[in-house]
Amino acid sequence: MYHPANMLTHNGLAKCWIYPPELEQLMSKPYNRTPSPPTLEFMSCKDCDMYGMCRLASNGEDANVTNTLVKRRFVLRRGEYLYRSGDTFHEIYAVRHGSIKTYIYSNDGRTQITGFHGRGEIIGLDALNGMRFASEAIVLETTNICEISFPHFLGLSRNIPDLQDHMLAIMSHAILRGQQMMLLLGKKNATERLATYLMSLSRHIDKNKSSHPAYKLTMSRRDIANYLGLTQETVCRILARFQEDGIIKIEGKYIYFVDMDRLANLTSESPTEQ
Amino acid sequence: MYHPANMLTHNGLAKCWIYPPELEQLMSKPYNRTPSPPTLEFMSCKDCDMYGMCRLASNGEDANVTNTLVKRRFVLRRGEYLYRSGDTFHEIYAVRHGSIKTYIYSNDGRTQITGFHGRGEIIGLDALNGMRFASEAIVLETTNICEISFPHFLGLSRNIPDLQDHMLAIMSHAILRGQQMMLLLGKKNATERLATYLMSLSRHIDKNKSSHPAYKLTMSRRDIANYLGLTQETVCRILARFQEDGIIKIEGKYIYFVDMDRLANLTSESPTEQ
DNA sequence: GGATAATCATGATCTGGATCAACAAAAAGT
DNA sequence: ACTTTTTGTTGATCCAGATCATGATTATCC
Repeated sequence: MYHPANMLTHNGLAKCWIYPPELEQLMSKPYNRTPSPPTLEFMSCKDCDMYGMCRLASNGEDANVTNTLVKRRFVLRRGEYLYRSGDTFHEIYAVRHGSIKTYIYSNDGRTQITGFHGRGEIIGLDALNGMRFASEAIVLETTNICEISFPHFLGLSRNIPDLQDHMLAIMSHAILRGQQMMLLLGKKNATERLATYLMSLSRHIDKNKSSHPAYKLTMSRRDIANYLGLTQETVCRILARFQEDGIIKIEGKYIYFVDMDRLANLTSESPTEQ
Repeated sequence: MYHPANMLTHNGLAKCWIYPPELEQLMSKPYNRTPSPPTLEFMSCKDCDMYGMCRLASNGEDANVTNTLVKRRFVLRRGEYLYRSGDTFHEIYAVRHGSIKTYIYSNDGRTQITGFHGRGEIIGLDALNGMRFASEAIVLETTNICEISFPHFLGLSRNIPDLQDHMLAIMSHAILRGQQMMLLLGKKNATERLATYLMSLSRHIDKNKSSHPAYKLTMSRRDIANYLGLTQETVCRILARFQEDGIIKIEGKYIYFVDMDRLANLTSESPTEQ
C-alpha cells in the first residue's frame, strides 16, 4: 500500500484507558508545542450524536454511566493518526469531541480527502469490508475518541436488534453522503461547492461565540480545496468574495455566518431540504 | 421531492410473483417494441454474486431451491423504474441479470448518476436511513430482479448472524465505492476517468464473445459522461482516441478490450491492485 | 417501410478554474 | 526574540474540457 513520506508519527501510545470526565478534561489541556489548543469543555454523553446507540447497547440505561458499547476512550492531538491505510481492522471510532479528516490515495500518490468528521460521527466503517482500513484518519485538533470494538459490537447487536438497525441506518447515511459528494464533484461549480460545504458546517455551528454563528475551521484551505476538488487559490478567492458580499466574515481560523439564507441559495439546493 | 417531466411510466405492474426458471426465461424473450433484446440465457443462482447471501439465509442449503431470502422475482424492461426518489422503502433489490442505473437530483434539477449496477449487485441500501428512496433506479435493458423484503431480511438476520455480517460488508463496500468515485471526480482527468470506468466494467466482461473480451454498453455516452462528471462530447472523443491507439475497439453498443494492460496504465492505478 | 426522434461523432471556439508567481501572515521550532 | 516553515492571499497567464454547431448513425414509432 502506497504511503508518501510523512513527518507525522503514528502515536498509538497516546491512547489510554477510559477515565473520569474531570481527568479527561485535564489531559486535553494546553500542552507543550500547542500554544492555544481548543478548550475542551466537559461533554456529557447526552450531547453526543452517538448517545442513542450507546443507550441501546446499555438496554436503555444511561450510557454515560454504563459504558456497555464503548470500552475505551482516548485523546489524540493534531497530526496524530487514528488509523492508516492497510492497518488491520478491529475497532470503529466515534468522535466525541474534536475533528478528524479521512482520505484515500490513488496509486500514483494523489490524495483525496473523503471527509471531515466532527462530534458524534462514526468513522472506520469503510474497513469492515476486507477487514483492513482503506483510508487514513488524521486528527485536526485535540480530539476525544470513543473506541468501539467491532467484534464486541457484533456480539451486542445479536441480542439487541435495534442496535443492528441503528448501525445499518448509519451506514446507509454514509452511502448517501457519498452520493451527495458525487453530485457536488460531478455537477457543481466552485462557488456552489464552497457554499454547500459551508452550509454543511452549520450542523456544528457554535451560536454562543458572538453576534453571528461561528465555526472554527480546523482544516486548512488546502484541505478544503482537496475535499471539494478545487485548488487552494480558488477556495481563497471565493471565500474572499463571500466576505466582500457580506455573506460570511473570516477572522483567522474562525468563520462567522452573516447571511445564511444567501449562502443557502448559492448551494443550488433549496434551503428547506438538506 | 423534485421530479422532472418524464415520459417513462413507473410500471409497478410489470412485477409478478416468483416463477420457475423456464417460465422466467420465456417472459423475458423478445417483446413487441423491442426488436432485438439481449438474450437472457438461463442463469442459475450459483452464478449470482448474491448466492453466498441467499445460501446463508437458507442455512447453507441450495438457495436456488429454497428461496428463503428472496420471496419474489420479476422482470423490468428498458426505461422502467425500479423505484423513484421519495418512494417509501420496503425492499432492497438484487440484480440477477441485466443492468440498472441509479441517480440523484440536485434541488435545481441537475442529475448525477450514482452508479450502474449489473448482476449480483444490491441496490436500495441508501434508502434505509429515512425509509424513503433518495435516488431513482431505472432499468437499462431487460432485467431480472430479486426482491428482498427488508423487514423479512432483518427477521432472518436476527437468527443468522453471518447474514448480518454479510450485509454490513456489502454496505461497507458501497461506502468504499463512493470514496473511489470521490477520488475519480475530484482528482482524475478525463482520460483517467474513462480508463478507470472501462476497467471497472471488466468484472462483467464476456470473454466468449470474440477474440477480444467484450462488453455490451447498455448505457448511452451521455450516461457515461454524466456518471464521470464529463460531457458527452468528451467521452466520444476519448473513446475514439482509445480506439485509434488500439486499446479498445467499438462496434455499435459493443466494446472490445484489445489491450487491457495499456488501459489499466491509463487509470493512474497500478494494474495489480483493485 | 418510411418518418421521427434519439444518440453518436467531430470540428471550432470559449472559459472557469488550474497553474505559476510573489509576497504576507501565522505557526512552529530554536 | 528571532529564524524557519507552513499557510494564506492576490494577481497574471494558460489550458483541459465545456459549449456551440452541424451532420451521421441508429433506434423508435406508426
